[in-house]
Amino acid sequence: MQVKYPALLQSGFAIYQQAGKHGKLCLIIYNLQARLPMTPETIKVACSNCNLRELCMPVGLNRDELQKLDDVVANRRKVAQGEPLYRNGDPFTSLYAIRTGFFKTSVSSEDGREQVTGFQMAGEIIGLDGITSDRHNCNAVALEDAEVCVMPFANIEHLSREFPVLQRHVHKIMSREIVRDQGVMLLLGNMRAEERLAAFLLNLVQRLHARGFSRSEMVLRMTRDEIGSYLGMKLETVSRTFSKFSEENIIEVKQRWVKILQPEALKKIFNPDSCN
Amino acid sequence: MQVKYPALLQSGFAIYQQAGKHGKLCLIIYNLQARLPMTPETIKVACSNCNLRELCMPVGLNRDELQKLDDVVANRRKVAQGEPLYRNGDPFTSLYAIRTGFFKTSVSSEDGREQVTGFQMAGEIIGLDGITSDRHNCNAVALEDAEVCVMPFANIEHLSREFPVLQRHVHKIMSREIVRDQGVMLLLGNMRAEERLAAFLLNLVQRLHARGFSRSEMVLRMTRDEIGSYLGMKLETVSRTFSKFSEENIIEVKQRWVKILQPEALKKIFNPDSCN
DNA sequence: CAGGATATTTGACCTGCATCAATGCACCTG
DNA sequence: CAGGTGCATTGATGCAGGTCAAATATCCTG
Repeated sequence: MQVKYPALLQSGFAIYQQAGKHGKLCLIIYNLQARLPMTPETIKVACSNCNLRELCMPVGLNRDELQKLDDVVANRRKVAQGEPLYRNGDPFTSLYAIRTGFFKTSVSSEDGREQVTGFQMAGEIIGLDGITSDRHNCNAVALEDAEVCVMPFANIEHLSREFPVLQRHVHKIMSREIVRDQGVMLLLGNMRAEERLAAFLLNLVQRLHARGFSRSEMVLRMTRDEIGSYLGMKLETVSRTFSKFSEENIIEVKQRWVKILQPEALKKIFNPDSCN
Repeated sequence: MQVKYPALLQSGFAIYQQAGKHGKLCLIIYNLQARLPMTPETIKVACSNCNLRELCMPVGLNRDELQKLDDVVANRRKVAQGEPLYRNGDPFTSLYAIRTGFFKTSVSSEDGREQVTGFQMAGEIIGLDGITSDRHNCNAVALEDAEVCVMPFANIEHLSREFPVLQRHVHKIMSREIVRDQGVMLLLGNMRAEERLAAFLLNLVQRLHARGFSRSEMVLRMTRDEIGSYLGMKLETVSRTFSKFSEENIIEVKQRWVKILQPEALKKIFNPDSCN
């Protein structure tokens, strides 16, 4: 068996050349991470060969477990920019793991005021809000063209009865969301505009960095209005606060593009005690 | 078999007189709800004969399931007023079902600002914040003498692998907390002081009413400061807003005692469209 | 590439709530 | 029951951020 395209190895895949039936040569794509050859099925939709796996799935699974885990994902779904993945009131059937793209989730009061409850990126799980009432309790809208893995919740519950490690993982994801939401409550209830925006920028760039992007530069996927809605302030205040940070040489801003020049200064604004 | 104390029936229990061993007469306490006679064990700590069961446990279980469910509760724990049930950073081992009393949960920023994230009463489950990191991520403090059922999370996970209905229930409870938190985010991000307080009072009295208390009167268990921390406003503003509602004859207030005179007016403040 | 729609920035002004301060009320304890 | 302590109320004043408005910048589409 001969390895073709050695340069591909660092991506986690290898392509072997092998004699197939009838003496023909054929290529086998081999997933190094999962230690599995890839069949048409695993190529179609498979966690076992997904490079985001560490972000949305439990770690430390063996081959068999990994292969079974592929069953939680029913299929993939593309969502165009501006389109909802689900809306408040939609029947709940599945959780979604974001493969590519960027989402916002929001709730709104009866009289139409919108509160953005979060921004989600690749590897994050959305849809947890729907479990209580079998209907979604918020809206999830793609801020750029996106693709998600559809994970029917019935599958998740079924498999997590079989795999304690998956069960624990699901619980952790939900608990993490609760803790995150309570952090936002702290932000909204106690912090001033500058502190909120500093926290927001630090959080965003940290999550992007964990996905292999720069730790200082980013292109925001959301409008000033959406940032403001998330942080409980008006879009003008968001813009002014950006400008203020910029004047102080803490960041550089040009519309949606933001570069953090002094991360320490941002941390100090967010938490004055952190630098002692 | 002869029913003694018929007046007791409406409480959900019956006491029968029966001939026991050696010809002696003995009394059997019978739980009508669970359709189980009560053994010394079930009297000690048992969900099957707990009148809060509908609040914290799944409904529609049969006898056997109910009896097994009793195993999730390891023991009970009393918490005196002002004492923490757990603190931020404590190792996470268990969820707690509140039997009696009243709690607040809070997170705080490094520089000491506190955000109350919720108030919890009988039948509600606390501790979910600890699952992500195996350490608690907030503080839970009793606002009055309280008693909780300690449910080791290992027991819960073990049993919910066996009982899909329990598994689903746990998921729903966590999802409900996520949805609740997002509602608070809406409150904090978009509402004005009067709207926040109106929403707070309506929510509180509704939950108390679901537990058999008045739908219009209540005694607040928390200080103005704690209400303010929860609602993202200063205690003076809380007090002023109470006074304003009182002047408008929407409520009657005397310190911690509150009577809602015009629930419709409160609903209208909270949501101006709700009365059309 | 014109022209319109949408997003962002900036300025001027205003208001809801915070802040500071004093007083009042309820409850506890010696 | 006097005096202390913690909590609640109320008043006076200030300011962070909201509101309104106008100018730019960017993007989309025919």
